[in-house]
Amino acid sequence: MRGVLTPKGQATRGRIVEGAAEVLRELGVAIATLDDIRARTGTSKGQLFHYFPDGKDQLLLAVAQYEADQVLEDQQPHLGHLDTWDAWYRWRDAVVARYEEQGDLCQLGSLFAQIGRSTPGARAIVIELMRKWQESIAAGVRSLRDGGHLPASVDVDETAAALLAGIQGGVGIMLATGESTHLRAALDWGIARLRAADPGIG
Amino acid sequence: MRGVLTPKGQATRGRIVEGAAEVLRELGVAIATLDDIRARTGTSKGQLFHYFPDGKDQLLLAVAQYEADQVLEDQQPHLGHLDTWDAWYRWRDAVVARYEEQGDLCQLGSLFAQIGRSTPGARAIVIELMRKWQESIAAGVRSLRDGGHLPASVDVDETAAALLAGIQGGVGIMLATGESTHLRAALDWGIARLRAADPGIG
DNA sequence: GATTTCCTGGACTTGCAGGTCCATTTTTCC
DNA sequence: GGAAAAATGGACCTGCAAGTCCAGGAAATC
Repeated sequence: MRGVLTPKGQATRGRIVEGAAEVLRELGVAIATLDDIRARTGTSKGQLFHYFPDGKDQLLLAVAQYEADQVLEDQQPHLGHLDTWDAWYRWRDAVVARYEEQGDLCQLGSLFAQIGRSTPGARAIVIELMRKWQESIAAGVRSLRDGGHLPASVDVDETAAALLAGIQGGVGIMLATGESTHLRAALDWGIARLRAADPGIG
Repeated sequence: MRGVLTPKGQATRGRIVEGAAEVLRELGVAIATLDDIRARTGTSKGQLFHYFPDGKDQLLLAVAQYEADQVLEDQQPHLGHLDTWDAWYRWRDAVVARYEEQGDLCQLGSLFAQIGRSTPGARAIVIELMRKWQESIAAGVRSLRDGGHLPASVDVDETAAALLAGIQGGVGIMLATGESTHLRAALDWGIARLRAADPGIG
């Protein structure tokens, strides 16, 4: 871990992170132990601490980063091309599908709750995720506006922030209740209200 | 605990719940121990298990219920009288103020993450909170509609669900980032977009 | 092919948080 | 005022999960 990783080392490290992500999703951060992760990934205590010398927190952080990247990836290519209303609906469907499939398994939320506000690393990961996510949505709003589908007066950043908050809340409520009603409502209502400002529509 | 609590017992039990809520807010559920709670509330291990025989989970559940009640209380009287646009803005201010004051201390979210989906009790508390909250918002939308401030075509439940999701997400993002931008955006944008449908306005 | 670095396995230690127990004190209620 | 029930204090136990350590097996590098 001090020098560079050999290909074999990289593979093992990757296996640990991915396996840990699975275990954490299934058991929850509060319950999952290093031994669960060790068992799932077919590794040993020695390896765990070889690749993550700072222990569990460091591993959780790596998993958090992995999951954060996944969140955005799973929304592509839709999130990157929000330039027509149809594209927005396709994106909406992708988001809903992704989280419905995931079920009530919270990765980032509870992961963050565990690593906590104490560590600056965890916070940085979430902030960065939110920033990228919102920027993509904002880009979508901007292209609608520039394409004449929205008036020039629309506040791009506020709109993107509000939509992102709706998604986050919808997911959160879904994790708690098991129902995706709110996630759907947030997206449908948000897009509908936005579209109501389209000068091209009556 | 088997029979009825004496006044003294009730007081102690209440002290434990409130003190536990404080400790959990300050330290986070993952870190706080029964001993922290014991120290803060000036009680003993014996008392903790006297009033909560099923141990930590039962105590956490009681705290969750306490916090859930608090959430709605702190929004009153505004949440109960959302019949004019001005009333909506006052409510918006109350919500933002409440959560800004609370800072990045998540009670319910991480509390729920700890007790987890395993226990049906925790889930029930959150579901009930969401139900009540949304019903209050829906009542507000309904009175706007009945007062002629919104067209009859407005979907009351979807609107309420979307607004609630926005708040939840805004709070969640605030807990992670420390910024209330998204909470404000969700409320401001939501109310503004709703108001844009007011036939009494241009 | 030798040496050095990396990788792997798993036995072991350790600290601590949840939980138990019971003796003592205080309240209740007749 | 005395017995029964409730409340309290704190010493003690126990299990477990994080973290340590080192010895032996693979890979790279020359």
